[in-house]
Amino acid sequence: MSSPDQNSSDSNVAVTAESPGGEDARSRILAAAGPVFARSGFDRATVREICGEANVNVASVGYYFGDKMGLYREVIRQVHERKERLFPTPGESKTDAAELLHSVIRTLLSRIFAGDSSGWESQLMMREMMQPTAIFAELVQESFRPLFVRLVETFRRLVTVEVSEHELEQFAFSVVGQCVYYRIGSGVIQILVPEPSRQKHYDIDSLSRHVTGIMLAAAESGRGLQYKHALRVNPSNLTPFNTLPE
Amino acid sequence: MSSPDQNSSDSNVAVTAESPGGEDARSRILAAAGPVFARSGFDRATVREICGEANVNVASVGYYFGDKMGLYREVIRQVHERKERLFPTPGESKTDAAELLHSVIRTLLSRIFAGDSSGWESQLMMREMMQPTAIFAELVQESFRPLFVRLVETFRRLVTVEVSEHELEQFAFSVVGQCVYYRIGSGVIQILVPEPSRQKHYDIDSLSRHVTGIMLAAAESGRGLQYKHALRVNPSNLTPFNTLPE
DNA sequence: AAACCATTCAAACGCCTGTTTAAAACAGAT
DNA sequence: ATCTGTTTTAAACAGGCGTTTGAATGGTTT
Repeated sequence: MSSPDQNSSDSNVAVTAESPGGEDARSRILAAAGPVFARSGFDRATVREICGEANVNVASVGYYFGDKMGLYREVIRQVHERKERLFPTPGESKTDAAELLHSVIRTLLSRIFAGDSSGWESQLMMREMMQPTAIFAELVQESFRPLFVRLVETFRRLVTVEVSEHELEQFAFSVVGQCVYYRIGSGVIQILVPEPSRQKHYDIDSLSRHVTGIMLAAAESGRGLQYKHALRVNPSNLTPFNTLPE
Repeated sequence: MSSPDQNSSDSNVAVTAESPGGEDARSRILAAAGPVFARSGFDRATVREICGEANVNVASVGYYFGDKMGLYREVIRQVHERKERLFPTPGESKTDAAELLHSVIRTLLSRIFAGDSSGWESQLMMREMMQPTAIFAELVQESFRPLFVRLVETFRRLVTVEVSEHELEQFAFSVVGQCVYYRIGSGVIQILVPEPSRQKHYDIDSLSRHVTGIMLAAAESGRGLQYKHALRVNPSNLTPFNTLPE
């Protein structure tokens, strides 16, 4: 018995009709694993539940992916691939910078919210963000950075007064933060704003226009960095977060 | 043997000097549990690790808190209490609405970043946000709502043109989102912006001025909601998030 | 038919978990 | 010293976990 253990799109394996659920065992495991990992997190998820949902024996995950972590890596890889294909990072071809900004924000929100109605795909990404596993750094470089630099470039074109690089980056983070929060904080929002209003005003279209409007106003006014005021600051608490908790 | 099981600030128990670490066993467990829960999450955290760090027997958590979840509830309760005491929600006494906004944002960022240098307290809150346990709803009502309504009220005073209620709420979420992201996404930021710049520009003071500036510009310009443009929208993806993943 | 190989399967292994138990240690009052 | 109630302890319990094993299956090739 030899384990394939690596992904191979086309091999010599005959694709015969499988018992229940169609597809081969490997694909069924992969499909079942995503939602489970997203719902329960890597630790709380059990290979028994995944295999049960995929109608395969528990030993199959060891056979096809080496171990539980191998399966997890493959799930993350596949999600990133699908997101990039469905919502590619907008090129800088657009002449109107404002329109480009809107397009980027819309792409970001789409990546965050689109997919299976349960939203397991971005739920998974958010988890990676908060509790980085070994593949986190790689994920950031390949998935987050391109959209981030596109945001920075867009703000460079938008801003009227002269600003330094770190200010442009903070503008970009302000965009990302707002968008991400509508997923992360969806539980909070559900409690804080009642149903009818939430149903009406919290779709991708409304939100992207809202965020775009805010950032355009900030960029054009040259504010966002110049707010200084006579303020009684809370002493201490000037510590930057140069160290990650873990 | 009767278990106390509930918190009682002053009881008949004599406070004698304890073996190692000072304080009584209950306090030592509580102190050790916070960082462990924050670092590992409720599930991954083990009572054996907590008790080991607190130098108490594993049975003690059952004795003092009923079970692991009882200990967790008490930890959360204590964190919320401490935050509210150290950084109380600003009253609306301030005459200048802009200054009030800055004050609220500063409070929010302080609550998020202050505390133990490891930042375990807000790490715990972020976890609760993403993976709500039974005490989540209670936490939102008592801890998040007051600051949220203060934000909405502030924007109501700030905004120049007439806006509807849901737009004010979205302004508030934009603030919260930006602030929260600097904690949630700190791992991403560490990778995307190199050390010297991060050390200089990502402290509470800089960030609060940055966020305040953006939101002031947006509120005063009346933008944030009026950005409409000839745009090729990505069809579909108009689904609001009326259902939480779990 | 026989040999080969990839795949599936039920069962077991070893480990770690939260929780419970009953006895021991302790402190203070009688 | 004795009793009383609280706290601490080591050990065990029952269950779930990821992973491994070795045999059974089934199709393909020799």
